[in-house]
Amino acid sequence: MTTASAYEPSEVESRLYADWIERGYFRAEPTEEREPFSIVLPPPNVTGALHIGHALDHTIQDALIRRRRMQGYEALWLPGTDHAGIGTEVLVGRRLLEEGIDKQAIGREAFIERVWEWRERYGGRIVEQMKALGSSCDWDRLRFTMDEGLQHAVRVAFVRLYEDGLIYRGERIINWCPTDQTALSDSEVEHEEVEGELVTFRYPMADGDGHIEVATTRVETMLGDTGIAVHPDDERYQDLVGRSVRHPLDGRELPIVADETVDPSFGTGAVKVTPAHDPNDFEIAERTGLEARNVLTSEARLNDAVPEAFRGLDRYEARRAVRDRLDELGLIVREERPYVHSVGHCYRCRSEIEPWLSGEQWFVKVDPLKGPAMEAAESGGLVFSPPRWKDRYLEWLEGLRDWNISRQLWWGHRIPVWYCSNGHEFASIEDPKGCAQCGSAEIEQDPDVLDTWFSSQLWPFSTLGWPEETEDLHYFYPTSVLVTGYEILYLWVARMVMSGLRLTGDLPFHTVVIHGLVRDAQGRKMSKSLGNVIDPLDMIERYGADALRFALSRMASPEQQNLPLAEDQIEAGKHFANKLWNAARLVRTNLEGDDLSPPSPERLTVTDRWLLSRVEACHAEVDAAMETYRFADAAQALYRFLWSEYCDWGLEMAKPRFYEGSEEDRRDAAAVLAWVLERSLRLLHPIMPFVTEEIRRRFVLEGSIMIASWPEPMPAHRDEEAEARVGFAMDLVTAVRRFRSDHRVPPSLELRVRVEGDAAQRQILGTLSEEVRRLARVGSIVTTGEASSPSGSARLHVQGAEVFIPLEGVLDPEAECDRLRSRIEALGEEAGKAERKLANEGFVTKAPAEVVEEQRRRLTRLKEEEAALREQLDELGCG
RNA sequence: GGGCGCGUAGCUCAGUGGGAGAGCGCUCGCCUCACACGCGAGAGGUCGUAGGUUCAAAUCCUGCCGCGCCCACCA
Repeated sequence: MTTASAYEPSEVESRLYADWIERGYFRAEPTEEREPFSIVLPPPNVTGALHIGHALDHTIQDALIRRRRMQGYEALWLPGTDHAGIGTEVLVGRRLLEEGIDKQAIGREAFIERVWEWRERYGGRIVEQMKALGSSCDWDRLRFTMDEGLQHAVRVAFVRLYEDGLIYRGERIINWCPTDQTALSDSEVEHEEVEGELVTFRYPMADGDGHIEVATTRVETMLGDTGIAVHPDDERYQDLVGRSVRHPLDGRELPIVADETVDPSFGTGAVKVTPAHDPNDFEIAERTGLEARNVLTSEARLNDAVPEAFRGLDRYEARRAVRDRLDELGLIVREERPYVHSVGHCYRCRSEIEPWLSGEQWFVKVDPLKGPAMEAAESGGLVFSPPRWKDRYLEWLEGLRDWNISRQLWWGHRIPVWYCSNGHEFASIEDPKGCAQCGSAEIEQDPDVLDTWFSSQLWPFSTLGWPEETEDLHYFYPTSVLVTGYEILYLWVARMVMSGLRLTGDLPFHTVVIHGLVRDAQGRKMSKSLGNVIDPLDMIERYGADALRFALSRMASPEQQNLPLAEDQIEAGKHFANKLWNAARLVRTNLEGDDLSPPSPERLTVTDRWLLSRVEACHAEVDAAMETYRFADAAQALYRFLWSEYCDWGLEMAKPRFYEGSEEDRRDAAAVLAWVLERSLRLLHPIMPFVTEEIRRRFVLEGSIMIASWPEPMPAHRDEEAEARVGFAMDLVTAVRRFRSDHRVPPSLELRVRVEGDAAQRQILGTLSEEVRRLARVGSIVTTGEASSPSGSARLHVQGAEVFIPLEGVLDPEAECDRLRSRIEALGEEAGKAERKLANEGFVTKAPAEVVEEQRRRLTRLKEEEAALREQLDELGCG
């Protein structure tokens, strides 16, 4: 069998993926025969494109799914996409505008139709990209948050919560995005430090007797002030409470009220109260009876409630204008600029959020929901990896306030509430024909749609058929693991727990695996403006999906919040795949037939037993790492074993048997190597599915590696004796290589080596003489138990054995003397450290006996070696 | 303002009380019959800083400096 020496992933990957699909290996169905293991994919935006964050997220999920599938679970990875309300609506709106179409002009229905068209065109793209990565999703179950079944689930969930009194309508201050023209929940607002200003100005008393000073970062909102608040115990203002000030720009009288929440130590201790534009002020107003005066339009421009001079100004223009007017009136006391403070921004478009009184909004009452969700984590029913996220989750739930779920958008699940002409309000799962209370046919549905996260929170069960009691739901729910980045822990994960517990009575998943965010090599966020975006598809094209998956896995350690990815790491993944490919070619050409069973125990050589023992050690590491989601450790263990042990030593030590041994030796050697390689491939398959499959098929094995079983541990293969014996030979080889490299001895010049060692050492060198000669490039190797000091030789120490290399014809003895002298110096330093330790009375009396003993042995060893080298220095005549 | 995490080799990180590690990068030598997407060898660190606990500290404790993140209605 001849094959190219370089592995070319592109052809292999598409061919194998198509084959897997055709064979139906990704499909999962409820069955009595196997235990379920299920993961729902966090649905990416339907119109989005796969980015590197998805690639990490999906690699982790696929690795978990593939391993469980091999372990005999009925493994379901359920894929889907999200309609992403605001994001999609804004995107499509912008595209239409480019075509000269105004969203408002074409109206709601036509617009929604356009969005569906958009989805038809681009909705499949991200799915195709996921396939390129090798994701083993059950594509027959692909769902969309706006498909029919999920629309139904959303309505059932809404109506149930509504009827239980957990959803209500109220006029409260909400987070308004003036750009996207919609309300947002608290979680969709991101606070950022901004350089603003703090302006302190005077409100004159209404009766003309004195004034009161207040400070604000948003001086334009003073047009909406309806009062001044001070702390009730603040002595400075005792006699002012109950009196009023005069608004300098519109002449209104504003009462001075007392409220506990005012901090007397901040600023002047007096606060201007703007109930319509500040959540805190809104609450003060509710307690003290101040009116709310809305002065902003939905675009955040001043409205008609303000004096004519200011009408129509946007908030930033208004800030200047109001400030200048106050200045003209001589009312400004002090200005601090820049004044750094925190301002909320829209998580979609980054605009500054306007706390705004926008009329009636829908809310979910969270108090009855958060208790059980907290309890689940506290009792250990819901587990986080890494565990520290549990505290973050609990803290967040603790402080959670009612969730605003109405959005002033068109694209999304429309709120299933109707109002009739007689003033009745009712919720309904099906579209009603008339009012549920009076039968009136004049009904109108609430115009708003639901927050996207309202449907996402149902995802783990709505995708399995809920509210129907389906077989899928019964079998696969609760799901096993949820994998996601920390950025949506609150936005999504916590809400799934709350709604899952409330609506299904069960946790939506048992374990939450939180991974970090992929950054560039410098640890910066990847962004188009920085030009540091690594496009996964580009990487897959250039290096292969396996290479990308390997690079991502190798940095996916649970504790890491930032995962810096550089392109050369992906390149390293490609090299790894190529290395495996070539190792397999070597083994394959020496393998007789397709028999992968290793030779009977009595035919195993010591190197065979060494290799069997090493793969077992690697296996244990991989299992331990995968069970605890330490993918980096699993990938690292496999990389190290396969490259640094299997290839560098295992294959190299097999070469004498391949090229110089008997036919039987050759076959035996290849059989063990093939057996170990095949076993390793199965361990690596969850991380690098394609190359492992392709190589395994080259061994002409029946069936796909995808459905091969996960290796069972074989503790009997652990063999400390073989590891120790081969370890000595390896150390000897390394010592000779180092000698050669230190002295620039050309590879073509063969060395002669004489080893004085104990019986076991002589024995293993006898057994592995061909291997050692080949690896160390040594012409002859003599072993003896007798101590001697051959003249004109270099002297190396390997595990207590003395190794002599005659220098004649190899190099000038003076060069070797230099090497000896520097080595002696290093030994002396180390010995000195050990001596000082042992001379320390505290150490000898207080440290554990074995630690002291270890130190003594070490010192003896160092002294012996040093003495031997000094002897050698004399012997070479340069002492 | 509150909380969390991190400062170890040029870079990214592992190591959590007793001899400083890995990968990549770098240097040197090799086209050695699987692989130059390779083989072999090597250099490089006062483990952020100042104290403390201990016979012993990269490792435990405290302060400080620097970086990152999360939460928060202080005008």
